[in-house]
Amino acid sequence: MSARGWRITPQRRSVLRALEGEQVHLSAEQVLAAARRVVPEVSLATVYNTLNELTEMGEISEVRLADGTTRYDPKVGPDHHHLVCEGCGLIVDVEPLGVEGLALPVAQRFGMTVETVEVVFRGHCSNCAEQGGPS
Amino acid sequence: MSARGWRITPQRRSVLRALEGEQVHLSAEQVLAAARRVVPEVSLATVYNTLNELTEMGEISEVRLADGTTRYDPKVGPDHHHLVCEGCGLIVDVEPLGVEGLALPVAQRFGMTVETVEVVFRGHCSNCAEQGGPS
DNA sequence: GTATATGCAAAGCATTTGCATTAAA
DNA sequence: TTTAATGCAAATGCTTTGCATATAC
Repeated sequence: MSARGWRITPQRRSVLRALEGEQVHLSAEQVLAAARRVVPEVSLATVYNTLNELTEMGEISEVRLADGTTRYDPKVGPDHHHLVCEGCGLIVDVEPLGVEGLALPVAQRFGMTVETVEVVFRGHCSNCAEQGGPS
Repeated sequence: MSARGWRITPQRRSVLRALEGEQVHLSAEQVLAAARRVVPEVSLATVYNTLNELTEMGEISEVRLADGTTRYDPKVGPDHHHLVCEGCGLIVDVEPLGVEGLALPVAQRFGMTVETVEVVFRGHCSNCAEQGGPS
């Protein structure tokens, strides 16, 4: 990350800090809010730019929600898994059991290579479960 | 689907036909193109409206891609799984082995309910694997 | 000192919506 | 005939970009 040519600026540091150690994954707006608590003059454009750069550098990963928005995940390993609230879009990292047992038979691969596996559990958080219920 | 109050129009029929039996999942533009082969005057707005209605009716489901666009899947069961090409966004339905063995320990649920499980395999189709390679 | 990052505002896209018109039932 | 669906074009919301200024190295 501290590769030659990548300047470390207060803005970028604040974006990095906003993600660091987050179990819950943030939206760009949430990252902006968190970053501004430390560096008030950060702009949304810089947040997006930085987030994209970090993604390309492999430091974080993007998760698209059903509503078309994006969450940013301070990920590490290549295969990691999520629990998503259908109500509010909350995302948390989880480690399910039985992932090693997953396999995709060659006959099901349509000539494609398979590089990663991801498991997504969907449900509702305690907040969203109470209200709406099964809409 | 032929529920009272839902009018069957040529436009809607053409959208339905565009999805039917597709192993590969289409984008809204692709659905529009396919629908227009049958009913040339279909509009993009109607395609989107119909696609959303079908989704609400549970006839199809939406899949969001990493580039923020959506694909429409003439799905059936609640838990179904995908193989996605990172290069071109191609999506196909698959039936992996070992899905029944997946479990999310209560300690990992953060108080959330778990309603569905989805497995996503990512890789590259033969087309995208040749060129670019590991970019 | 120089190349790169920033912030702003404008531009881009995919998707949605308002409304007058058309058509299914 | 009546109510709902259509198409158009304008609006929306998230994300990206162009450019002049500021700044890390």
